[in-house]
Amino acid sequence: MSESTARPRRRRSDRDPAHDDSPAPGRPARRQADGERRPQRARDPEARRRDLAAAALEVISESGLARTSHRAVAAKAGLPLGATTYYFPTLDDLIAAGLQLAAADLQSDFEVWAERLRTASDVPAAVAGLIVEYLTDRQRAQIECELYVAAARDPALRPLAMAWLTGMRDILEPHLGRDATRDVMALFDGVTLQALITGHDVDREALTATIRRLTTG
Amino acid sequence: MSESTARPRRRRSDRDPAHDDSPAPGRPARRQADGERRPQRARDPEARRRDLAAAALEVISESGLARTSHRAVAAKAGLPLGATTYYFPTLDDLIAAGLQLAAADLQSDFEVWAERLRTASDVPAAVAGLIVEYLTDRQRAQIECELYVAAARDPALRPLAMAWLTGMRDILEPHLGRDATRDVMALFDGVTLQALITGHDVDREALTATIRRLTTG
DNA sequence: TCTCAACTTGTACGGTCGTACTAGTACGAC
DNA sequence: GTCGTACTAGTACGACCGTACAAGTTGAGA
Repeated sequence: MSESTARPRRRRSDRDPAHDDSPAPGRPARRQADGERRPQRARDPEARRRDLAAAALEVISESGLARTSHRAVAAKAGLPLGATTYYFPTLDDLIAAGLQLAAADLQSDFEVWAERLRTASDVPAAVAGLIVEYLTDRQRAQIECELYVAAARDPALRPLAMAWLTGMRDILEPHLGRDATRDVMALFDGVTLQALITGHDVDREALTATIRRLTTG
Repeated sequence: MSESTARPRRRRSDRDPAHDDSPAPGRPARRQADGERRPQRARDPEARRRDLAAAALEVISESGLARTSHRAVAAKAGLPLGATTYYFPTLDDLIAAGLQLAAADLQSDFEVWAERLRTASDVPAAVAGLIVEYLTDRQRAQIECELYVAAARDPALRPLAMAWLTGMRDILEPHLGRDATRDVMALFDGVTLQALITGHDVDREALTATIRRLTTG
């Protein structure tokens, strides 16, 4: 991820071999005036990594990609600022971790969807149902859209956005065929976008009818 | 516009009656060390307002809403920073001005589109043609999408986004009817989004066929 | 028990930001 | 002319940012 969305951003210095253990000379970091240092938590690198990624995702969904910062994520996770840069050398890494988490969520959704379609007697109605359900979680839909738009500007985000798209395609194509899948996916994205802007719910029956039109060549 | 996209933002102080002419006490602004003050341009408030809005739009389309700042706009317009805040009290105002300009552009496009559809023998083909043409200017499409997503988060941007949508609807509805218009618009937005992500061009024939399916109930 | 690297925490630097403000200038009203 | 003010230009403040780093702590291995 070279520059995820839109933020002044400096690159980590070049020498950086992973985490640069060498003490290296520099100005001294003064101790707190006389305040107490918070007692140190038990070590648990895996959990911290997970917590930070989860907090990043929360911040992204609440405030948007562009407002996501180390400090916001650290605060959300209840961890010190330094923890974010220790585990995720750059902000882009942190954001990517959050988005990966979202992608994983979606992936598990996809499995449910695939199963639902396999057993559906009326495929267009089933697809419409999935879309309507998907749209009940606006914040998730918002993240997806934001990722899309950001990906259009930042090539580094494109693989992630494409994963979204191809995952969807792989589910629909066996049931709808290539062309209808393309059309239904575009419809899906458009409906999502409009639902986000207008705040209206989608009409399940109308959507079913539309999808049926697209799928019966 | 309360918080257009995603940026830490303070509000202009409350007293502010438009532009606050009272000199008001405060620290002195020191003169330049000994550098020369740039010769002052001729007065032309209208032109400056226009230039700033145009520069804002340029910055938005090049860098995205989130990276748009007073300084970037001022630099793009070749004007001092102070000019931006003189004419647009807050950054949100400046961004809004840029987007209004884009909206005006779109409006004039809409008129052309309406005319094209009035004289079209094959409406679905004509609509597909308009969409394909619209997508040749990726940067414009990008702005539209960015506005959409930002509007989903920021209510203040919603009217502008809605203007986009209703303008489109007013053009299509006389030819397609209410339901097909809804569907074609969703398809339009979805196709736009996907074109931006994938970078692929849309297939005009396929799009025509799809729209035809949506419009022949 | 001691060692030491991995980990935790707090702070610092240099930057950009929005916005407030001072100071200088052009130009219409008189 | 001269005056007043709308406009132009430049700078300052305080905030937040990404990132670098030092110092404290833990716990596994010798």
